Amino acid sequence: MPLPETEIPGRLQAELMSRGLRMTRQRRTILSVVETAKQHLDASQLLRRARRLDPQIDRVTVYRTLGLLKRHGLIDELDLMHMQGEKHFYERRPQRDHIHMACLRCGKITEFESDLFDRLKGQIQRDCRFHIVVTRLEIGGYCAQCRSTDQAQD
Amino acid sequence: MPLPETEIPGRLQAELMSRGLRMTRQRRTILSVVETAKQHLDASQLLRRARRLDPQIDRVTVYRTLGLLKRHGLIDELDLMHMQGEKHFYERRPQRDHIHMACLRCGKITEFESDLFDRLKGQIQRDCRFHIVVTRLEIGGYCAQCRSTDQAQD
DNA sequence: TCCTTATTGCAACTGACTTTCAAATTATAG
DNA sequence: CTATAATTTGAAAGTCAGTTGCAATAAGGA
Repeated sequence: MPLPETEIPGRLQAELMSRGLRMTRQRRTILSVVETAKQHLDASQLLRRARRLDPQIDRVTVYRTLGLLKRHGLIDELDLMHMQGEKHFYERRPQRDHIHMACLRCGKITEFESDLFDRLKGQIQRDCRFHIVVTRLEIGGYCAQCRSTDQAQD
Repeated sequence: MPLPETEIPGRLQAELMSRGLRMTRQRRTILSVVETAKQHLDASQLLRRARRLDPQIDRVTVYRTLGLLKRHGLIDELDLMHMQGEKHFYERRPQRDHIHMACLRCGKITEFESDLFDRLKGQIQRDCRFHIVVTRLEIGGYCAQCRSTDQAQD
């Protein structure tokens, strides 16, 4: 009879376990934060949320877990045009790549999928004989809302 | 009768002067390094080269000049997939945007222009009503050469 | 040339991330 | 249910890239 689990194992956890990695209490906590995040979080935000679930977690463990997920291609690292310092943001790798648009005025991040983007990647793989592992398309500019409420923009 | 100039004023210098910025010896030196660079240079490489022309230049001045050029849209800042730490690389803004491909094995950076990329940007401006100021498309993967000489790749 | 303002250089600082290493924990073998 | 071997963790110190404060200096117009 199965014991009640403190955490419902998510896809990230299942992925890591299937690759033979040890599942510690800290890892489970950090993975659950990454899984349930509704926006792009940076390392310190992830740490704060993980600590709400397990106050003992250290930030090195967060960095190490993020590195692990990155190496296994399970999360993507974003710069979001470095609008708030040099920190990085993370999101679970989606099935289909998308573009991140960052509004230089209000800071809003918009995601956009496009067939043209998929075709562009195909062209690169073919024409350059380049095997794509990870892509990052970030665009800085002014969103529709800021364009209509502000005159002074580039 | 014009005095002999130590530096032939380049396009970056002309641009900054036309915008009413003061042209100092240090700026002229840094601009000339940026203008004549044949590869993507980071701040410390730029400093080293600038110091060969003027040993007194401080690294803060390099950072401030890069910030100035960035704000004026005269150079683009690249991450090149953060393959060598978190530093940034710089290049003069080209007339036509291009893609940077970074080989995760040999580190080679390849540039690629594409009509599909131009069309993708047009689509974003139209469909998202987003006014594009700067784009950064970086791709990590394996170049043609590394694909044929190495079996162990992602 | 003088004068105002922008720019520089130094030193100290910051923030994000990494390394080191002993102690704790995990998965596995018995 | 141990014992064991290997992985993972946390705490502290360190690194690296870039920034800030401020007094001294230099640019460019009057």
